[in-house]
Amino acid sequence: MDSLFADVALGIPSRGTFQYAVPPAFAEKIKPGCRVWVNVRARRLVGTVTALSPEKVIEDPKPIEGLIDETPVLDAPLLALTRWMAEYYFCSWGQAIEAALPAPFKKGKFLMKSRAKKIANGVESVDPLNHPLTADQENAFREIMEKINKKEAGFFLLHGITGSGKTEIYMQVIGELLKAGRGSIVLVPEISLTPQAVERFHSRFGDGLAVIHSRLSQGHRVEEWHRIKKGEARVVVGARSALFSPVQRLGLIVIDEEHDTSYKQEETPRYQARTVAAERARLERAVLLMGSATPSLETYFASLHKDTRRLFLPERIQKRPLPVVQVVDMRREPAAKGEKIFSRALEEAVKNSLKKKEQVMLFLNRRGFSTHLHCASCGYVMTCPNCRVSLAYHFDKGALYCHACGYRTPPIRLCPGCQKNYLHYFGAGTQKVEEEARRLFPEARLARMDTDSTSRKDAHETILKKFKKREVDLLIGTQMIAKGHDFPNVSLIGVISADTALHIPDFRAAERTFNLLTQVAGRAGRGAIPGKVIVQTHLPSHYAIESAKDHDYEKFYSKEIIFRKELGMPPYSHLIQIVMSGGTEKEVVRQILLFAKFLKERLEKRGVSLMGPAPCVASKLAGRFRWNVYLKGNSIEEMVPLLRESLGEFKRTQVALTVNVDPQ
DNA sequence: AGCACGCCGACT
DNA sequence: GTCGGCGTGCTC
Repeated sequence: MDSLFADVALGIPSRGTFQYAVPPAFAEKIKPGCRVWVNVRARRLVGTVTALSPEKVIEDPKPIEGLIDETPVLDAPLLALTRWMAEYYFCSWGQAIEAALPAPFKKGKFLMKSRAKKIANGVESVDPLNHPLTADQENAFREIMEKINKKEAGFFLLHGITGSGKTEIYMQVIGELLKAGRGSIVLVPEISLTPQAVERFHSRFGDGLAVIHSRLSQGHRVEEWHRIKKGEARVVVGARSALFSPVQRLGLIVIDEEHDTSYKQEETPRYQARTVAAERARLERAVLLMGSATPSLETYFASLHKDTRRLFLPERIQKRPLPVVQVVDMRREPAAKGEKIFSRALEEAVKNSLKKKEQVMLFLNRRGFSTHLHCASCGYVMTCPNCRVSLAYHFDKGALYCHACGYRTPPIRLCPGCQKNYLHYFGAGTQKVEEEARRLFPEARLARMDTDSTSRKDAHETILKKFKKREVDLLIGTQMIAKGHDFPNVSLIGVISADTALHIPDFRAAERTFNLLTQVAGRAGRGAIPGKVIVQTHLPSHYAIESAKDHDYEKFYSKEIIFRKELGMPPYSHLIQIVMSGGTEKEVVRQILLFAKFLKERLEKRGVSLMGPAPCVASKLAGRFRWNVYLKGNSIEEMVPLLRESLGEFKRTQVALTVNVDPQ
């Protein structure tokens, strides 16, 4: 009998596949995409067959110990997609595969039996009601369908403010695809995957819908996976990882709120669902439809200069008015002993709402790394002369650092902007805001929600339910209270300080601030009561704040893109962040300096520039010191092979190294 | 990742 | 003497 060998991808960081011998007993059934048991050193691991060949490439391959699946768990496009991910995101193929399958699959559970496929052709929308579209919706719908009917890959940005009817377009396109026996995937940010949101899809698609959310047990996850694989469910709604659902005859991938940061996975493989979805769409000739009121700079840029088509929904359904945003200049508030938390305008407005028995939400950013120096008189903040990023003060070193390029400077005391005040730290935590609110509004029933105080998800749900039932008048929290829920009795939303978001030490700080304010404003005026938003800031004329106030995305984009261009930052470039961490800072610094020098010599002549080294934003985490260096280049595909080569030659000891492609 | 191998300090 | 500490390297 002819011998057969299998390339097997393993979920270990080591690159490349491993060749094993296929025992004759498995030769008939084994296929690429099937999982197998193999021995690796002294352990037994689950691997995935990526290819079969009659040729032996190593001396003495070990045999495959067991065949787990008789039918592949990954079809050809998903195998190709995970291989692409491994290349792009600098991980092993096996790690990419593990990210694409439900967790129990990597423990060798759940045998895929080859059962007679039930072709579920008759799956159609269960909701026979007519959902008329506005003229703008109709145009967008028609353009998307045109692309879908051509059966080629297509990329769309559906740009429309909250309440402009994006979801209805998604659903009608999905409905059309169902009629043709084709499937769809809808990605939403985890936090927006609320029962109401799911119900909207369920009432439309019934049992043809699979929902994948984080609260789902592993068993249910696998069950949903099988329903999708068998074609019983052709519409999938879920968070980031639902992107890898084994939908057959995939026609559409929707990424709702495409600018949302939760689409980037922060563990290996550190993929961005938007980027991977585009690749899947290419591989399966599907349409990628990204929806947002505040598109990421990358996506909007692509719609202006690349292959993404922008479809615009300029107005709200039923012409509901946009909430009025009032910006309060905190520099004009009378001086307080400590930090001034409530401006006179906000205090007044809260009292007014409470008097009318209407509800109030107060937002504040987590204090986090708010270690910038700030002037309370004129709003001046110390920023990096090279990167425009806020400098962060490191207490232990007595110096300010730029986390991007490593620029270091001693702190200045007297404000260079107004010469009359002193620079100090700013950033009130939720607790302090709560205390002050209790003092100012003693009658109000008040609840606070933040990650520290309410770590359990149930606690969050309970608070939100109480708020919805109007058992709470005033809700204080971070942006986690902003998404997904409708609170029709809320008449006032206060943003305690837009500045904390504006001064996070990150080049996307302005973009984050604009998104946050726009999203928060979108919460107001959802019911019959006209909504009002009050934003407190020391920099009222900053373009991120002005544009959010005017609900003007184009204005924001046109300003922000100039800075990105000047500094050569995304979308004009791609970044790769390299983090080194270790138990002693001296050693980490010594080695990252060596590595940066090594990289510089080899990469700069090949069009890749370096930023740093610099301490990471989280410069000490779990007892380990962390420093990072950034590579900046035209494309990831060009940079990755160069980095791989350099990493292979650079010998490091006592420090761990991680690579983050397209960091967020 | 995780496990074996290897090369330096305090123990019966 | 050698038990075991972690640091380094490799896995078909």
